[in-house]
Amino acid sequence: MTKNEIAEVLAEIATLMELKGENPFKIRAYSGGARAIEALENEDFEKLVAEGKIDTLKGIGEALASKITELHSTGKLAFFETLKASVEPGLVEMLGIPGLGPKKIAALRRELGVSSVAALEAACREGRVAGLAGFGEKTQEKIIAGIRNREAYSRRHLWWEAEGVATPILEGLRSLGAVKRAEIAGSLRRGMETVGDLDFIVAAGEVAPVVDWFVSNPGVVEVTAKGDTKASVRLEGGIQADLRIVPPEQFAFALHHFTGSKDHNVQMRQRALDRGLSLSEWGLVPAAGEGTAKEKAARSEGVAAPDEAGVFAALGLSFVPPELREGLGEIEAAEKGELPELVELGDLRGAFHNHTTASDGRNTLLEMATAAQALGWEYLGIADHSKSSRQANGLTEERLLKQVEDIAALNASGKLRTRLFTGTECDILPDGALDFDDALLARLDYVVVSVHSSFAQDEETMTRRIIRAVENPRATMLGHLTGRILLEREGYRVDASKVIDAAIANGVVIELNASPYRLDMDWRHWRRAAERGLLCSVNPDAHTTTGLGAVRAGINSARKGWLTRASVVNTLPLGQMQSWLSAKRARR
DNA sequence: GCCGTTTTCGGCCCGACTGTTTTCAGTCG
Repeated sequence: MTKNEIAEVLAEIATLMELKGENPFKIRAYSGGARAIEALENEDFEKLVAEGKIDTLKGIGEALASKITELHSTGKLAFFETLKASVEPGLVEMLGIPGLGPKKIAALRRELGVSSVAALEAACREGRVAGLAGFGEKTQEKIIAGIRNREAYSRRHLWWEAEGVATPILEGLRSLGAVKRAEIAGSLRRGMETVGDLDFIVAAGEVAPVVDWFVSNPGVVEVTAKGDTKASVRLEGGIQADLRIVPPEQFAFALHHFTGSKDHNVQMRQRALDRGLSLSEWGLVPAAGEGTAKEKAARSEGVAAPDEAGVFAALGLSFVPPELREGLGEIEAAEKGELPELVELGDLRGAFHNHTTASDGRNTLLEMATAAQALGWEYLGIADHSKSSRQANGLTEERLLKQVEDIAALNASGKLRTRLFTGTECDILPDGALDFDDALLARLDYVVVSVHSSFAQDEETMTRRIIRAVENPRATMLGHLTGRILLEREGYRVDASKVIDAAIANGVVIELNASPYRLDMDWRHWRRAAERGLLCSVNPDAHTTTGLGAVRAGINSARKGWLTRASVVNTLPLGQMQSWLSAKRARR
């Protein structure tokens, strides 16, 4: 069994144990173990297991180590099979209904014999749920609504779309007289590729007018909570938005807390406790003494922090950018002052992998070039599809040669300050050969190689296929490593770590496809890959002029992958970029 | 089940909101 499959089993064990009412800390140990191995690179995991050292990993002890080893070598785990057989699958499904947790589900099973979502819905409609101890009319109604809305509401949302919804709300909040500061927190602020809900943090003197504005916003379809410090609403499209209001002196703590991630917060709190302090959204206060953190903060017993940098500083840390707050070593790095200087949007000098009307783009060569110039880019690479991608109107040899001439003419015309590079997004054929011959590819400034067909190949075949393309001397960079479409389709099966090795060995760049629907190669691979010498190109895969702006999403992922300017080739100024491309061409 | 420059036992992050209660359990993030 692979690393990720094993992690899924551990996570499922945690869920099943939750439903059985096991010790919560034991449950946490399993889900923590799942996260611990998920965060490992494949080959590191394999190495640790092979050497019998998986228990040296923080969060993995004797018991988990033996279970992981058993799963890895046999693909089975008796403990898991027994556990799974003892819990009805319908109960697991019921966990997805808002307001239902393990205790309530256990009561429903025990008192009403309900063991599926369908049976639960029927019991609600017959009014049997409202009569149970600890349940009531409202709970019953909430369960019915939850079942009805499960599909639409459980869905995550693309970062890009969530940000589009959040920005006007944030601006609206900031325009209110009572609001002193307002920020968006949560996974959106961390730049995650998908976002579950929106978290707004507001510092305000007066609460009521802010809450009232928030819940009566035009996009609100349902108010799910409304209290003295928070409100929750459902917006059109199913996205949930939470508003938290805090006094100005607690703003930095609340912003940090609700930015997360959960893992990051747990580690920060532990670090605070090690120093005799307690960290929460209310402040950083002495762990000992009378009263709650809120009361201590109100008595000004805690540390004052005007901004998040102050929160980190109080714990002996340099400021950790939100994108890095995933509990993946950022706190240790911040302690040693070894956080990377992350690449920024403004560092980009241009981009490769862009389409025009020649293949499946919506804008012409000149329109794309003009748009790049408006962005202040020094260069723009054109990479239309190759002939095998008929569905995308891929270019034949003749049409590509014509485009090369057009680009040369446009560069020579003096109309543009932005330099155009000639390229192609050349299909990697099912056997790993490229879609154009050597002589043609040699005439281009660069070549992006991508998979667009035979997605169903098994992992070994696909990996061999992509590596063969990467080893082709004509390849400059590899397009979208897995071909995934976020929230729609899984990527094709490929061993990322082997492809990364091949790319490094052959001096081939891997793109970070910045399309908000792709963000591929995934940020989780980048840190280690870059440390080993892999270069990245943040490419918008633009099919329209506005599509060039997708690099903003790509930069989020690059930052989450700990990338610095030095690892991203398209931060090079034009002159150096030209030299770099020429040197690559000379070698191929 | 994990973990340990006070520890191999006794802890394990913290608080708000809702709905059901009449002081709090369960859920959520």
